[in-house]
Amino acid sequence: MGGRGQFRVQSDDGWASMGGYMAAKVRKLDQQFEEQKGKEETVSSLFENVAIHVNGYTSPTADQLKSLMAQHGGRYHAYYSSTSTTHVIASNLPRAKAKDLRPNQKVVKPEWIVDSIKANSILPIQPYIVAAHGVDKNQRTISGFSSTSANSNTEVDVPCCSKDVTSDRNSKSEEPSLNQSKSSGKIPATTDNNFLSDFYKHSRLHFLSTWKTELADFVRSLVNNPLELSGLQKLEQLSKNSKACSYSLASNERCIMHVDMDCFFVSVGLISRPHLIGQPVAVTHHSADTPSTAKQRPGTDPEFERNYYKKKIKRPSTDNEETSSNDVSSVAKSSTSDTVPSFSEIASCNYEARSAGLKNGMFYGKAKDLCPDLIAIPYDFEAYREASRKLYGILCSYTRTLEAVSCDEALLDVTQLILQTGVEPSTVAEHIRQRVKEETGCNASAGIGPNIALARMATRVGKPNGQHQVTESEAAEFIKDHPVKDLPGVGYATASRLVELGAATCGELQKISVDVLKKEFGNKTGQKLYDLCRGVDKREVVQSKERKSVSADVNYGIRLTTIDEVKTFLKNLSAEVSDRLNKAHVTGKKVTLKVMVRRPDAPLETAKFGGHGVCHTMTRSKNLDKFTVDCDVIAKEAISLMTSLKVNVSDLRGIGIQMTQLKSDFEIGERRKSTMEKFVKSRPSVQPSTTPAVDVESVTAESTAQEIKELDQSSTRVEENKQSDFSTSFLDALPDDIRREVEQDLQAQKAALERTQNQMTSSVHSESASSMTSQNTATSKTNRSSSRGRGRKRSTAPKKSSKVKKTSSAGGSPNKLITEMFKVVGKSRLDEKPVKIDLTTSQSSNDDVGDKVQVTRKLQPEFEELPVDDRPRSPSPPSLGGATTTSGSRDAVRRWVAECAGASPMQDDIDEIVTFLQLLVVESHNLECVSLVLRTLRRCIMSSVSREGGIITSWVKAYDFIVEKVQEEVRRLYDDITLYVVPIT
DNA sequence: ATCCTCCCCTAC
DNA sequence: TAAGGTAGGGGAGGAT
Ligand SMILES: Nc1ccn([C@H]2C[C@H](O)[C@@H](COP(=O)(O)OP(=O)(O)OP(=O)(O)O)O2)c(=O)n1
Ligand SMILES: [Mg+2]
Ligand SMILES: [Mg+2]
Repeated sequence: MGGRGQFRVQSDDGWASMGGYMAAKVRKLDQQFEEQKGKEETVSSLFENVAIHVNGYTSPTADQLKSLMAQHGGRYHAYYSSTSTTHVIASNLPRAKAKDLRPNQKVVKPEWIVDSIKANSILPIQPYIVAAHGVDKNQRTISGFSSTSANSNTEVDVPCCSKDVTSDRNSKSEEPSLNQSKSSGKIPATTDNNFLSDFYKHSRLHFLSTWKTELADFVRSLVNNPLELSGLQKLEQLSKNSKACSYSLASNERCIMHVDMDCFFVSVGLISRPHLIGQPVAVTHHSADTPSTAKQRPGTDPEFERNYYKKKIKRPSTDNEETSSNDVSSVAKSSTSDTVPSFSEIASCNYEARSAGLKNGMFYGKAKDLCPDLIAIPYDFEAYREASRKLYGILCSYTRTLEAVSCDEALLDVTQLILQTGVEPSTVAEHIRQRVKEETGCNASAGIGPNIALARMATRVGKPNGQHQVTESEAAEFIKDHPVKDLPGVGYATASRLVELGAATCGELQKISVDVLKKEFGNKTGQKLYDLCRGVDKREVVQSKERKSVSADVNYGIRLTTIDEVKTFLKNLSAEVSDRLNKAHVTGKKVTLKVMVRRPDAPLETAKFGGHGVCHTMTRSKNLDKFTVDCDVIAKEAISLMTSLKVNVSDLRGIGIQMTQLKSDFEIGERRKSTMEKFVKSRPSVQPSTTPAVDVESVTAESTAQEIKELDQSSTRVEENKQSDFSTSFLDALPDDIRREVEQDLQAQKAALERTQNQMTSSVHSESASSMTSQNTATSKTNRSSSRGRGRKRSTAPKKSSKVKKTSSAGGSPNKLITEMFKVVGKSRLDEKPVKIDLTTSQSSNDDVGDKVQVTRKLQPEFEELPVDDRPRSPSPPSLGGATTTSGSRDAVRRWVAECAGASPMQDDIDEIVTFLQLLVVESHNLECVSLVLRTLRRCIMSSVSREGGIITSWVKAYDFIVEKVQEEVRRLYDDITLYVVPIT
């Protein structure tokens, strides 16, 4: 709990959650489309000889016109055909679309269709001819659509940055050399040898994650451990001595207990600071003796990042406004014109602090504003780990059916324990809490329920330092008034969608049928929601299964300037992953690289010191020939993947490497060398009665070599991982003056890019797969288990696998090979002139072009001139294949490629896509959608177009053509900025 | 139907 | 200053 804000962090742009919200709206629209289609019946043959193609915004919308054509015997061309389309329907005719039409193409306003139907005859087109550049501002959208989108965008309010602040921030003139200020470095050099360990040493989320993994391993190792359960034994004694112990459960009733430490980090921290008990305290990296505000760093734009928080909280939610922990909408009282509140996060705050509105994950600056008396204390990770170890030692002495939820939290299935002892569940909880208090000095709270969900919700009621039980019979009443967000597994996006459906509380959610929920959320999720809101949860308490992935990410402090630095960083990160694979005793076969890239419209300097700021992410992965733990192999792939992404180095803000398709190093059935040693081995014994009955030493494992068979073929794929959904065009959502500044910033960025010429480039990159012909063999295991050092130090250490080594250095040293990959950097851009695409761009998931446009327009001054009773109308958005949404247009692209994959693409179709995308750029300013459509197109081409003959070549050409055409418009509109686009191989 | 890939979402 | 990691559940949609 309290976890509301913490993952605002990851999406400080607010898009991730916007995604679900937007998606909900899109679904609604799609539904309306469907209904409309269902009603289509031919009522006349009025347009027998007419074939229309709708371009741009129209009223009625393209889909509605499509229906009308169907009803009146006409044809509707999703794609413009210069030979068979008789009429192009459009409300205006910007240069962008006019130039792609055949000469003398009739372009008429949509009213021509409507009026002709009214008159039941085809009217002359003259009065409806659209003049080039004529823009009809009096468009009206049709019923359902405008209301839907109009309602929805009221949540997206204008972020009213104060002009003076923003302009100061963005003013480049004040900061003569942005690049220098960046690399010279207040931010520690990303390439320092100790960067990774320094970062992880301080990252609470890293610890949280690794501890959970270790604890899950530990718990798993207990399953077959037939040692005594001291806690259980004590309860049995209790039950013998007391006749009152006859608690029973219904035949199939379970008894689940959830135990969670109170404000864990703070509680542990206060053990050594008893004088602070009773005062509001928070754990943060922000030094306690420095002010909660810092001097504004030049080049940053706190408002820019804060605006995302604003958007987030504008969306409907069952939460109070307060729950957005990092809503910084109210200007910090303590900040003055040249200071900004600290962006350091609070990992945990105690209940005294929470009464002032503080939440875990909140920024310290904001917290200090809410609670001026707040006392900051530093992290003490060793102490947390120690407390965690004690907690789990206690828990596992009661039952082996426990599930590690986190370092301060676990689920216990105490059904058997209750049945055996007859002890009241609440008594068990009291015992456990008491022992936790004794051993750790910290308070734990507990929840008891007939299932996991109710137990967890009960815990929240019990907190702090308490417990609560919800019985089967109380469940319905207990859950009724809870906001849906309180249901475990229902987060921000899901809650928003539910609220859209009218279900803010569980009681309201109960009124929605399973069928509707399943349709809306999918089968499993729909059923889960249906059950959860009734207090039903069938999940069992289980120890986690085999790990499916091992990864290392750093999305903080990444400020690189040269390709060598990137290369070095990737090697270091690969070594980290290699280490983790070794520790997990697995080998991996698929490498995935994830990068966060500064969005072109985000300031070069992030508001949060070292933060990733407003970014989009890209991932690209490659299936290796064989399983590996070799850091050189991983690094080589990572570099190769990075190269293929052509990322502008200075815009990198986050990098991650993930290994999947794991295979255990151990033979089946062999006991793993669990990390329990770390948790239990050194656990100090207390009294016999309170000592967890786990014999650590008995749970050891021998490494066993495993043959690795090479079966899979190497393959590369691209993941378009939308880290965030964003429903409004960034630029458009801003007031004009601020947008101009942003555009200036774009220019500056472009200029910087030209200066540095530091893109990764793929021009020299050659697939490494061919060199990977040998296999890991049994020898690899031995090497692996002995190679405790970093893999990258291999030059001085035994090779993990001589065969791997041999292959990776086949053409010289690995380093040399890597170096060669980057040899041409710097000039490649000029060489590859036709494609000026440097990067993929936007992420967004703006899944509803029309709505976005509408939101956009709402924020534009000119629309303030509309009549008062007229809400801003949504002009018909650009459409592709009749689709007006991002997902719809991507679908259209998919269909197109799928249909035509057997042959070369037709120019008409290509033009259609070009027109659509250009309109998105020129009219909607929806670069996110453009980017997504291009990504889809690229991926479809790569995956489904036949590789035989020249067909693939023509598709690649088509892609490049489309990209170039789009870039033309982007450059025109954004002063020579080039849209980042994933290059086609 | 079921599996696979590429995502989104959630939790601490 | 600040340390925004990481793994799993599952849905959409295509392949089999
Ligand atoms: N955004 C967050 C949330 C949690 N944590 C860490 C610090 C917490 O102390 C610990 C446990 O998380 P909980 O959700 O259990 O929160 P607390 O234990 O702090 O408070 P409580 O459980 O009493 O609500 O995880 C964190 O670093 N960042
Ligand atoms: Mg807790
Ligand atoms: Mg917890």
